[in-house]
Amino acid sequence: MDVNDELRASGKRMTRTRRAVLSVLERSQYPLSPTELYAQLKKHKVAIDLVTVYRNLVALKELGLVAQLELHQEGQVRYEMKEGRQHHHHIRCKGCGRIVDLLLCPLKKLTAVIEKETRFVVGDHSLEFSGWCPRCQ
Amino acid sequence: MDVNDELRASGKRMTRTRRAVLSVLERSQYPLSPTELYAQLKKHKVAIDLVTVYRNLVALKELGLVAQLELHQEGQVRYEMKEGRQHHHHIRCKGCGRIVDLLLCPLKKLTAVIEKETRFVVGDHSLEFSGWCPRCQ
DNA sequence: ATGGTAGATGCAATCCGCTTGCAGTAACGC
DNA sequence: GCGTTACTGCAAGCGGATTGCATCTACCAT
Repeated sequence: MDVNDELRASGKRMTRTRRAVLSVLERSQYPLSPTELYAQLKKHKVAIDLVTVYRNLVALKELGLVAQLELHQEGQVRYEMKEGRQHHHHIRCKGCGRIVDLLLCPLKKLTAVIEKETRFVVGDHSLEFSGWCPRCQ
Repeated sequence: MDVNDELRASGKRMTRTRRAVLSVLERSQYPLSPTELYAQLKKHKVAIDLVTVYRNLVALKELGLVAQLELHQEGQVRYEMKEGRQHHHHIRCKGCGRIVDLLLCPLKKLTAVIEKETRFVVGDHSLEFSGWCPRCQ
């Protein structure tokens, strides 16, 4: 089942703008904010409204095709492709804002401990580091 | 060195409103957003402007007396007293929004691994769980 | 291939958390 | 008490995100 089918299966459509949004996200090396995504689209001469970017991101998130993340102290959300990517976290440079993937997650075993301690049913977690990248040290 | 002295030591003053803000934060069982804090103050008949709440929180954060946190999907920040409290994280109920402390942190050893992998100098981290509390399950 | 319909889009307006400018107020060291 | 200067309140502003609505278009049924 490709992206097109996944869209249709939930009553959504593959549109010109949606294809463009997906394409930019797929090419990006790091998670993009809606505004950054919008700027990329403009650069590629895609005629699109910022509102449409927002609405497409919501739709793609609902579909589970993209992940939304909120990095500490940024005051904006970011999106990245989720398809075929393993669970991971991020580190963000306090100097230049650069965001790098961390292909590790130490939290799998912790869930049971937390569920026992709090009686919550644990769903998601969000983990993010910040620091200084090589260039900004 | 009490709070009053700490304020003075950095050229700040202990004012009527600042005392009230601290008092509400100290009494709270969970981290408060500026708006919630403002509502609490109103309830206690404290005459204060929301802007002053914001500014006091910034000042107290600069002083290291309170900690600012940004929980996933909330779109607002929260503050809690930092004085005398150990490093901890939070879990938030997706149903009712209740926030509970987690007195654990599995990340101390991870820092070295990340620094080696990314060549970043790791500073802070932010870790937060979400799930369903006993009442909302 | 084409027509109908419901999802998608663009534009403008709006919301909401938060910040800033400024004139008046009050904390606190002297 | 007095004076300095941090603090406060009010109004305005900012930026990210959302909503209302008329129009457009993807795409299924025919």
